[in-house]
Order: sequence, then C-alpha cells, then structure tokens
Amino acid sequence: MIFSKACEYGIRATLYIAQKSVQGERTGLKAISKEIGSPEAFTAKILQKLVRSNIIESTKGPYGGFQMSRKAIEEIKLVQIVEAIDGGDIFIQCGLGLKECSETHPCPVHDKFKVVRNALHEMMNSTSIFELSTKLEEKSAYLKR
Amino acid sequence: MIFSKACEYGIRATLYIAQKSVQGERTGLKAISKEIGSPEAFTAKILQKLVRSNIIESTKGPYGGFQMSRKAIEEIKLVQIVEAIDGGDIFIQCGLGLKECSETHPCPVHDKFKVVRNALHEMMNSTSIFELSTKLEEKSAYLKR
DNA sequence: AATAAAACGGATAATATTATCCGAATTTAA
DNA sequence: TTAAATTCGGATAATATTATCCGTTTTATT
Repeated sequence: MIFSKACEYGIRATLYIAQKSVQGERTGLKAISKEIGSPEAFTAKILQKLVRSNIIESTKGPYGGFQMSRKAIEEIKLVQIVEAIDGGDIFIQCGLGLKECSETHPCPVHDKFKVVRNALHEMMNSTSIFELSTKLEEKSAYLKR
Repeated sequence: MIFSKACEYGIRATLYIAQKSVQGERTGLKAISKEIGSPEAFTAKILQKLVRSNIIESTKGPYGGFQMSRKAIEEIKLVQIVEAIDGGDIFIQCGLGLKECSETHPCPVHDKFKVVRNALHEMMNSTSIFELSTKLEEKSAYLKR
C-alpha cells in the first residue's frame, strides 16, 4: 500500500466529517467508523492525531463529536493529512530506500521515480477536502466497501 | 515507503547481480549484502524468492552464487521484481484502501490517484534491469548509502 | 448535584514485517 | 573421499503496525 492503513482511515474519516460539517452537522466516532468501515478504537487514535494537527476539531460531552470549519474544509489539502499521519517522507524518499539518494548521488531509478513521486505530491497538494467531500455529497463517490 | 524493505533490497540486489553478470562474474550473498548495505540473512530469503520467480539464477557450492542470463537482464522489467516480492496490488489498489473501488463505485480520489498509479506502473513496466545496471557500470548511479 | 454521552490517554494485545540462527543439501577442489 | 564454500529451508526473535480495552475528563441535560 502507498499509504498506511491509519492514513487511509484518516483521509476517509476526514472526508466524512467534512461532508457532515458542510451539512451543518457534527458527527461522532461511532457514526464515522460505521460509515467508513473502520475499527472504532483504532479510528479514535487517528482522529486524536488529526485534532492535534488542527485538521479537524473535536467537542466533548453529549452532542459532542468531530467537525471541520468551513475554512479548513476549503483550505486543507490531502497532502496535509498524509503528513500528519504517515509523515512527509513518502514525497521525498528514495524508491530503493537509500538514505542519501540525491541528484549528486542518485540510485538507478532516481530520475524516473522522482517524476512519479512529484506527480503524487502535486496531485495531493492541489486537492482540497472540499473538492472531495463534494463528490460524496453528489453521491458520485463513496467511502466504504 | 512505496515498496516494502524486502522489495527495495530485492531490486538493489538484482541490479548488483546484473551488473556483475554483465561483467561475466557470479556474485555471492556476502558480497551482495555488503555492496547494497542490507542484512545478510534477510537478503538470503529475498534472493531465494527471486530465484523461484526466475528473475535470478543460483549455483550452490564453492564458486557458487547468483547470476542472471543476458536474456533476463535485457528482458526483465522492474515491475516483475515488485510483483515477485510485494505482489502486484500496488498497481491496482485503491488509494484509500477500499476493496471495491472502481469506475462504477469510486472512492473520492479514484480518478486522480489512478493517473499517478498508472504512471508508476508504466514507468516500472518500461524500465529494464539492463538499463539500470548500465548506470551502475558507468558510475552514474549507486546502490548504497 | 447527579447522570449520561462523548472525546481523551495510557496500557496492552494481535498481527505483519523485518531480521537472525542453524542445520541440511549441493558442489568444487584438494 | 574428505573438507570447505556456498545456497536452501525451517524455526525463532525483534520490531512496527494495527487493533482493543478501560478508566479519566469534559460537558450537556435533568
């Protein structure tokens, strides 16, 4: 897998929370993990990390749950979720795992791999949560199965 | 990491073996793991897998070791090493981990992710071992550090 | 003030990946 | 034919990732 399971769940959870927030609703752990098909307790850990990274917001107590501000929904990009959970290494790391792979000391796939890695970074850095949650709202995309 | 550590070692080992084979030499586990900077015993397991996948050949006994045929060096592509070690899932799988992500039931990043995933597949499917081992021979690329 | 619903945080467990160890089988050479 | 060098294969260990459990804290409602 390109991203860790934690990261996959994190992105799916964020998109669901965003969709609900756009609808003016707050949503809780139970609903989230049910809707995205993820284990509840594990998802809770990931949501905590997203809160600490200021990607989502949480409210404790009855009628509490998770939400996103309109600003966050519009401005936060996919890349930020990946960086918050998996770290940004994926977008920099050598394809063959070399520590010091660079222009001056490249691995054999450096040039070709860089193109793909940059394409991934560019794609994720230009895709907002809003853009993706809109697809959910239109039911032209899904978060489960 | 995009690929597992096993896969990274596997690609690096294959390229080193190819380089040596082009030079008309056979090389052994010790030299390989030293030259690519990988743990010996773990590398042995990976080499065995590559032998069973007909990517490299092995010879037992003194003066034994691993080698590649000229044909294999020219015809085998990077993608085959990845498939032998990590399986081909990376090139098919949904970016958000959905089991049934497809054109008719897409995840929100399906279209955009597919482009990048296909670029990776295309790149690896069109890059031969020969092309990469040549860079090693020219010392314009490295397998360690 | 008491109760209940929710997120939070720490500890632990289960599983997958990475790594090591060691004896067996094979082959070459003395 | 014995010894040594090598790959092979099975068992085990170490580490990272994924997952669960349970008590604590916060907050809204009664």
